[in-house]
Amino acid sequence: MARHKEFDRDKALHKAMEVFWSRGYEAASIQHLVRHMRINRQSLYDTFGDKHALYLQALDRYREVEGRKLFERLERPGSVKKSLQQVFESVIEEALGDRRRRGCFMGNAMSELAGRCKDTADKTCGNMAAAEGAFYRALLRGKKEGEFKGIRQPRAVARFLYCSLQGLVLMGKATQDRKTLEDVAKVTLSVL
Amino acid sequence: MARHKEFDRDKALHKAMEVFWSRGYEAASIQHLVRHMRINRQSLYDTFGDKHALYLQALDRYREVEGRKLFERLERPGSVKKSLQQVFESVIEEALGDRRRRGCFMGNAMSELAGRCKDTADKTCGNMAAAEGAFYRALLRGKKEGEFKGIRQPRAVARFLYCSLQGLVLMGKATQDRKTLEDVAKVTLSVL
DNA sequence: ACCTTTCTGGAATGACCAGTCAAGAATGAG
DNA sequence: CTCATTCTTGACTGGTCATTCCAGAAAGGT
Repeated sequence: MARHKEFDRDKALHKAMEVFWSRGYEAASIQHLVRHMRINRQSLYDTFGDKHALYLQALDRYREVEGRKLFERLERPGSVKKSLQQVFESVIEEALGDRRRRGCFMGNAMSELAGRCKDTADKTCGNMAAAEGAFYRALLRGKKEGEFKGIRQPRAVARFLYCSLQGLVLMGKATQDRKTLEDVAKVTLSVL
Repeated sequence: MARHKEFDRDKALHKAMEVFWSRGYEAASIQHLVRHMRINRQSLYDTFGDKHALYLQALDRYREVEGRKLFERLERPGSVKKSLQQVFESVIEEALGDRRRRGCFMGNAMSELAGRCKDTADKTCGNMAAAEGAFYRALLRGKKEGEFKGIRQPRAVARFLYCSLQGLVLMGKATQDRKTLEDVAKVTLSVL
């Protein structure tokens, strides 16, 4: 055996995620990445492979981190409707508060790469299914607990919620008008 | 006076729009553009300015072409609900049919650039307002003609429809599952 | 014919791109 | 200590990037 790694692989990957998240794939250069990851260029290639491989790993990382947040919010005991409201509210606050307006890394990846990169399409699609699943389970719980008595097609509604959430994030990149975003959230949640 | 332009400025701009639409801003090089526009590199710079200026003009072009289509669909006499269904249906068909999966140029621009380019944010925001306006007028007409008696906040619903449409287009980049997209459209239109 | 303007093509700019290589410094097991 | 392994560093590939410059060809009005 010999010398071991001096940097924290996970932290470096997290930094890479931040770069890809805010700049996208094409506009993020290896220079940007090594500077922000605080590791050597060679270490980057040795540890993560090439730029594209690093991007895919960053997507995985994002899914772990942000996916967990969504799951926790939706699985928290109490009113499901209130949880959903919080999810949409927090997206609005993020959109209005983040000066860089990074949006959702998964949404960005879908928009920029999913159309011409199978790996990205698969990853974003998988993430979509996971989020949809979280919404679905929340809706079922809400139904069981008597919150959504009239809900007929929870699977379709879960898909709809994911769609609306992504649309909302996207709109938040262009407008900073709180009323516009809140209108969207209000009507979206009115289907419940 | 002297020699006049040999190429059609509008057609060249249209070609540029196609390139930016399918490749995005960063991934579209001047090489790609001149090849597809079938004009000389120098003519491109003389006529449209630099790459960024050309991109903004391409966005305007897109808004004219695709905006008109949306307006016509929504202003067509007859059931407004049916028109809205057609709008969402055509988005689904586009998503499933287009091998390049270009999505919506405005949505792509929001995702890629609006967060870090004021001009792009303004243009996409303006387009958003225009589409919202078209939905709004359609909803008012539907109300007047007795289709949506219960509709309370047409402005909010119009914004919501735009959001859901963009979300749907985005999802179409990642998944090719018709059922998923149709579920979204169905629930979206159920608010009417 | 002339002159002005525009188109065309190629070459050049300097900067940045992703990715590689080699050499030295650091480390740890034996 | 010895020595194999892995880290770090900086220079270096070959290519592409957006943009500019130049020179000559083409065209149209006078």
